Amino acid sequence: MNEGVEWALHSCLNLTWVDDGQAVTAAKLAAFYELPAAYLNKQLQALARAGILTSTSGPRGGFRLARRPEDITVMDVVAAIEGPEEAFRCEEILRQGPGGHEDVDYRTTCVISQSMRRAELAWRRELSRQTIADLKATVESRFPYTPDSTRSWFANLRT
Amino acid sequence: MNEGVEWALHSCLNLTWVDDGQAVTAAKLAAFYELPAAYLNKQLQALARAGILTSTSGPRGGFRLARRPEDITVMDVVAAIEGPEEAFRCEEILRQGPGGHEDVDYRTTCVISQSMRRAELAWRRELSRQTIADLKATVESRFPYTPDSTRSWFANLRT
DNA sequence: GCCAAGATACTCGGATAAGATCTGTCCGAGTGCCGATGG
DNA sequence: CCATCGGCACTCGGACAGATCTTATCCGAGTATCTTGGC
Repeated sequence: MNEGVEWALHSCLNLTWVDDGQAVTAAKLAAFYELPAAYLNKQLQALARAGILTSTSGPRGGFRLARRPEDITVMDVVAAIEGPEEAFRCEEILRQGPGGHEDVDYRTTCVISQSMRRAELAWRRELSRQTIADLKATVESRFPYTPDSTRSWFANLRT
Repeated sequence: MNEGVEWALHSCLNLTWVDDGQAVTAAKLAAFYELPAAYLNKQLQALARAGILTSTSGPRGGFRLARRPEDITVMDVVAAIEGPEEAFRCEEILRQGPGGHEDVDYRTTCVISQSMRRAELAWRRELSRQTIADLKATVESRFPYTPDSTRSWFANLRT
């Protein structure tokens, strides 16, 4: 799984703590965790394409959340970075085997494909259950100072 | 996810249908689905290292199941091919952030890491629930002729 | 003092390399089988 | 006829390339801001 998933999730969470309507540049989001700025920018572009963030060019530009945190699931972010296709992609090798038919959809009939798909659905369901707002609430209950310290860090950025 | 996972699962299933004590060569298992023999061999080696198969060199050699199908879970096969480490590997970028501590294990405290881990556990649990014997039973109930036709295919291999 | 036009600095966005992993291939080491050979 | 020994064909196992994806970097297009000049 892409490293960018972790970066994207943390960046989305950080974006929930900046002042509303305030865009944050990829450079600032990257500096927060000392990440390569240009590469993080690439990941944020993917989030923008997926409709999770909105991007603004020019001075005072940057990224901000496109929807409310309650409406962004962890699955949305993962899918935006990793792509929509499943991790296990059934190549339907049964078709090449003896007795394989050309017109059968082995993605649905093959027992192995079904088993893998069932597991992946459980994974997706678990990721869809949690929203960015849930993560935010959990962090705030455990570390109450985080919102203020994060906001102020992005407000007066050092270096 | 590796293509080899699909190959390995199908091969394990096929091995449940050959006569007991009969070793099957990688070449035969590959020919069944028209797969590249040498590469499938590589995957089967991984299964052997994981203790799922036993391998025998020389004439009349090949691979056979090391344990009963009831004792081989789908997760075992996936882990043997993909490796034991998790798909989402938390790099603990919180440590690089402001307020990050050197001696904190963010793999367990970070909310994002927890969320991803929970989803992955659901995936693993689902894969561990199913054994090769379960797959075998399902196939046999849906396609009763499969065991015989598969066994005979491996017995008198054409081409 | 106010407005407008131009220059400017800033930011995203995509095009472009470097590295790592997956996919595929090849040949050598080891092993059991088969036949020849001698008793 | 039987046992033994040597050659041999077969199979796995790991070493060796090619392809694809991930990671990282750089520069150009567009834009809001600021400056400067004119009225």
